[in-house]
Amino acid sequence: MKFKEAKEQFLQTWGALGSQWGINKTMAQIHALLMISPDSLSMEEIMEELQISRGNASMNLRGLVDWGIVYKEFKPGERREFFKADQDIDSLARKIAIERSKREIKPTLRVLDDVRNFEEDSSNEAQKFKQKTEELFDFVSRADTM
Amino acid sequence: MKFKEAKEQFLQTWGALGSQWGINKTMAQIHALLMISPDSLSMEEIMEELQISRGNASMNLRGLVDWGIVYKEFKPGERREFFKADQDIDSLARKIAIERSKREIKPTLRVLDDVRNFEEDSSNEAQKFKQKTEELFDFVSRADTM
DNA sequence: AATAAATTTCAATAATTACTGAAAGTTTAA
DNA sequence: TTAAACTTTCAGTAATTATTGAAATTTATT
Repeated sequence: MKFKEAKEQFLQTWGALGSQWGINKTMAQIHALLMISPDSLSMEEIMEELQISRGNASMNLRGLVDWGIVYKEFKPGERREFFKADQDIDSLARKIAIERSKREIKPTLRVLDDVRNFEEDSSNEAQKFKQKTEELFDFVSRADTM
Repeated sequence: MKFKEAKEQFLQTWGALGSQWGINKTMAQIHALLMISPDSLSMEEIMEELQISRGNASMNLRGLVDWGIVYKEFKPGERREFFKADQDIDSLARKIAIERSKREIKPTLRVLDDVRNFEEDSSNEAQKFKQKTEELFDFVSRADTM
């Protein structure tokens, strides 16, 4: 396999994996592209490489910067912005975990905590509900702190 | 909060969480419903409770059975099938992890292993690509065995 | 302050994904 | 073997999510 081909397949696969994990394809691909690029890239270069529109590139780059896993870089004498990805994969994973926790797990925990304290009700169904939501709360808490 | 209300919100929230993790909303809701039900439920009951069509119920139940986290149950003297969810949350988590590994991580690893062995090429870009895909391969492998 | 370069926004549209409902298929029982 | 009870399938449709592209905005330069 030639380099260009390998790179193509890598970007493709990484994008698909992203979709399955709730990250949109383009965002995953941009991130992948930045990871394997020796130099930071301009928006123009990213658009060109992934064949996407300016608006798409702009929005997804913003998303990545919000996640804190891609940085803007300013080059002296250059007007436009360049982007580079966090290079350390472990730190990347840590950031993603923390951010997902903040955005998804924490709110879910709040709801679980909320619903498990519903007005007592002696029905079998309500008992079971209480038990399960409590188990889930504990499980999700544990998983979250990991 | 009343029980009915709490239950409603729980099903809603769990469904939303599912979407963010690549599981479709209905599938997550059916699973949640079965988890908190003291008795196994018929398709009819599930349709009624979640207000979904027969086809939708059928397909998503099949999905859950394929994932190995919901079982069909046959009751003596009953013609229709009943469904019940795996009750142990830790075992549930384990099964999901194993299944996702099989379906998503393993294929990705195969691709990563594939692309990192592209025909050597001395360019800076190719060198970096090789390095990163190797790091990723190692990282994903480690994450997978966890 | 006018122009140029780059970026962002967002309404319109495209692409993807999920859902419905009715027809076809299966199973059980009489 | 017929029929009733139930389940599955799948074409059509609806809902959601992603993408485009051009106008508006911002930022830098002369």
